[in-house]
Amino acid sequence: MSMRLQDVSEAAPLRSCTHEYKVNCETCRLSRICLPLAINHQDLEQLESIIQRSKPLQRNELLYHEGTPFQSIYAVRSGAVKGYRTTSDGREQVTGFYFPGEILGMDGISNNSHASSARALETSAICAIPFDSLERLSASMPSLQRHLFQLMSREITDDQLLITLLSKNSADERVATLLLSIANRNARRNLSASQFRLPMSRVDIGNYLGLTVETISRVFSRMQKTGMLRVDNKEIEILDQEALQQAANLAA
Amino acid sequence: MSMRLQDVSEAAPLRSCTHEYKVNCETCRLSRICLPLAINHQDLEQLESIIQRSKPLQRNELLYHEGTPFQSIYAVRSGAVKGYRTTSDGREQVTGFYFPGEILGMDGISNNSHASSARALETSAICAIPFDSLERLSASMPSLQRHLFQLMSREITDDQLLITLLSKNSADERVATLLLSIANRNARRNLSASQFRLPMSRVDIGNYLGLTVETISRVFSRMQKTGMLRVDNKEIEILDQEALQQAANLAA
DNA sequence: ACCGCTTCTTGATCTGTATCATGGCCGTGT
DNA sequence: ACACGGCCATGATACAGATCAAGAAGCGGT
Repeated sequence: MSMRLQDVSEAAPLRSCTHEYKVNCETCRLSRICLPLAINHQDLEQLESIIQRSKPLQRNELLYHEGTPFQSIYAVRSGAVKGYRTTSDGREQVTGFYFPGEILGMDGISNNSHASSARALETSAICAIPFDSLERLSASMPSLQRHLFQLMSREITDDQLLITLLSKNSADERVATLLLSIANRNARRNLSASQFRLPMSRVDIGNYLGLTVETISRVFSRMQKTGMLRVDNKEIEILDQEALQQAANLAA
Repeated sequence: MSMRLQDVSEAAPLRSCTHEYKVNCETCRLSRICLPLAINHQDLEQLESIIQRSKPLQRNELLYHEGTPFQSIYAVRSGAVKGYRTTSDGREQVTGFYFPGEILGMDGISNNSHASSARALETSAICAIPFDSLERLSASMPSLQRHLFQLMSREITDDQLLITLLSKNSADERVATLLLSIANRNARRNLSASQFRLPMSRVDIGNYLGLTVETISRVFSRMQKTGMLRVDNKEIEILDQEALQQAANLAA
C-alpha cells in the first residue's frame, strides 16, 4: 500500500475534520482557480452552503456515468479524474483529464443526463455542486452567472484545441502538447512545471490523443533519446522546455 | 448569377421590411429551434428588443474574427456559416458548420474575445444577440438562463462527438457521420433529409473531418459506386439511408 | 459565348502510425 | 518471497490516408 498523502493534502485541510460535509471554500487553496468569485464573504458563504463533499474516490472509482441523471457538476479538490465517453461499438474515448481546481460534468446540462463518464485516476477528493442550486444562486449573483458561462465557454475552446490537435498534428506534437498542458496546469497550482508524475496510463494518453499505446511509448523513448525529456515510467522530467515547446509548436 | 432565393426565404419574412432592424422572433419559423423559450409573449418581446439584425452576409464574408472583442452571439437565420480557428502555423481548422436556427460564437465568452472565426459559406442572414444584454435578461428569466446553459452544454457534447469521430473513425465513417448530421438538421427544419445541397467545399469538409480533399472525393466516389449515395458536385442524394447509417455506425 | 480560376476527381506512390508479436517490468495480493 | 496480471517498450510488417501529379468540370466575369 503506497502512501500518496500529498494528493489529499493539496487542498487545504478542513479545520474540523469530524464532519465530512463541512466545506470551506474560503480557505481552500484552489478557490482562486476553481470558482474565483469577487471575494465577497456573503456570496462565498452562500456558495459553500450548497457544495457537498463526500468521501474521496479511490483509484478507478466512477464519479458519474453517461446516461445517468445529471444533478451536479464537480470540482476536483485533489487527485485526478478522466472524462470519457463510450462509443457505440463499446470502445472508450477519453475526452479530458481533470486536475485539482478544475471543474467537470457540464456536458450533462443539455439533456439532464450525463453525456460522458468520469473516473478517478487515483485517490481523489471531489466537491459536488448541485446544479439546480447553482442555477438559482447564479440568477441572483451576476458574477457567479458570468463565471459559469465563462467556465463552459472555456470547456468549448479547450475542446476546439483538442479537435485541432487530433486533426492536424503528428504523434510527437500531440504528446508534446499534452505534456506542456499538464506542466502549465501544475504551474497554476504552484507545483513544479518541469517534474511531475503522470496520473494516467499510457493507454489513457493514447486514447485521449487518438494514438495507440505503442506510439506513446515510442514518442516518449524518442524524446528521451533527444534529451528533451527524462521518462521513468510515469515520472516525467522536462529537461529542455524550449525543445518541447518547439516540438509542440505546430499546434495552435 | 444563380438565384438562391430559398435560402433567404427560409426564415419568415418580416412583416414590414422597410426597417431592417425590426426583428420578429414570434413569427420566425426557426424560433422553435433557436431559442425556444416557454412561449411567453412578454419574455419574447424582451428578447426581441435586444436582438439585432443587419444586412445579410455575402459568401465568404466574415462574421467575426478570432482575437477581436466578444460582444454578441449569433443565430443563423438563413444560409450557412463555418466556424474555424487558425493554427499557429497559419493553417485553418474548421470546428463546425452552422445552419439556420443554430447559434454560434459562445466560445468568445471565456476571454471576452472570440476564440474562433466565422465566415459565411453562402449568402446568410444572421441575428446578433448582444451578450451583456442577454446576460442581464437571463438573470431575471430563469428559462432563458437555463436555455443558455443548455446551449453551451450542447456545444460541448457536440465537440466531444467530433473529438471521438476524429480519434476513432475511418474516413468513410467520418464522411457518413457528417452527411447524416446534415440530414438530421435538415429534417429538424422540415427540409428533405435525403436530398440537399452542401453549402461548403470539399476542402472545408476535409478540413473539418481531419482528412484531405482527395480523400473526401474518393469517399464520395466510393459511396456513389456502392449505390448508397448520388453525388452531383455539391448536390447530395442519400439513396440508401440504411447503408449510410451502417457506414457511420461505428461512430458514437 | 469564351476565358481563366478555382474546385473537384482520379491515379501512382510514399509514409506515419496501426497492428502484430514478444519480452521485460512493476505493483499487488497471497 | 513469489507468482500472477496489467502495464510498458521495442521490433517487424501492413495499411489507410497523405502527398504528388495531372486533367476535367464548374463558375464568375467580360
